[in-house]
Amino acid sequence: MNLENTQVQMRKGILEYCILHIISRGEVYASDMLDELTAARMIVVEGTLYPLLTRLKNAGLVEYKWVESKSGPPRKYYKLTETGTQFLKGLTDTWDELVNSTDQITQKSKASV
Amino acid sequence: MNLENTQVQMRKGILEYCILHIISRGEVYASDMLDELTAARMIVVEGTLYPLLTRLKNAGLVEYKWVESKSGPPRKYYKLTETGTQFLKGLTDTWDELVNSTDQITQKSKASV
DNA sequence: AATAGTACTTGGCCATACATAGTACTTTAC
DNA sequence: GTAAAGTACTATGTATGGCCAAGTACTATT
Repeated sequence: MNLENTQVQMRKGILEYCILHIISRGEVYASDMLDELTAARMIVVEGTLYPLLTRLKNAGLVEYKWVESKSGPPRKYYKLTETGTQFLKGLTDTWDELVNSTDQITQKSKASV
Repeated sequence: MNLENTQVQMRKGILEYCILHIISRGEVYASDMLDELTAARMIVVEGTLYPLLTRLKNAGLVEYKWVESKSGPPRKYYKLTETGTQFLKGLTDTWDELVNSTDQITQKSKASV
């Protein structure tokens, strides 16, 4: 059990939430998402993003269309489905509650210093 | 892939952070922790907490002493080790960064509405 | 035709949250 | 003194997602 490991565990589920949010703002393909995530200092590697997108697709939360590129192979442009939009709402609630609970627990500690 | 499942994933690693925080505030045993977590609306079951405490112990982040109880079997009272204190600091940074990054990503969406 | 760059795919590994069942000790009731 | 109930801790097995690493496929350049 090391710090790096726990950091990885902390990301679970949160990445999915962030990706759905990014897709909810308009049609994007994988490299766009990576750029946005990187800009927010949330580093994600391809081996994480692509399987995640496949899962979201298989779950019916997102759909994509192929768009040809001028510089390279065609790209998958993603957008949310209606199911995905509902799912994102549920996740938003969950995330907010989780942050609230964590704040409540950790601020007690700070207050006692 | 359903909402409940993703909610479970989101908790991963965060629970560890919360538990370490609770222990950092003074010596407690498992039921104390469950009470505090429940009060913060973070529901945890025994089957999650006890193995987690065992992992923390094996990793040298916490230590415990047996204390006899007036009503039931003896209890393990936990406290942080020096390693655990350092680890908690690292986790705190990680958590803060994760929340910041997530806020940055999700607020963009809200701002565009 | 060969090389480089971009985009997406796949298989395997690992750690955690959880469900479930079980062990061990103490007190109370008869 | 034995049975029952309550408290505290232990052990086993399952499922999932993040990540590594290697691979496929298409386009543009040389």
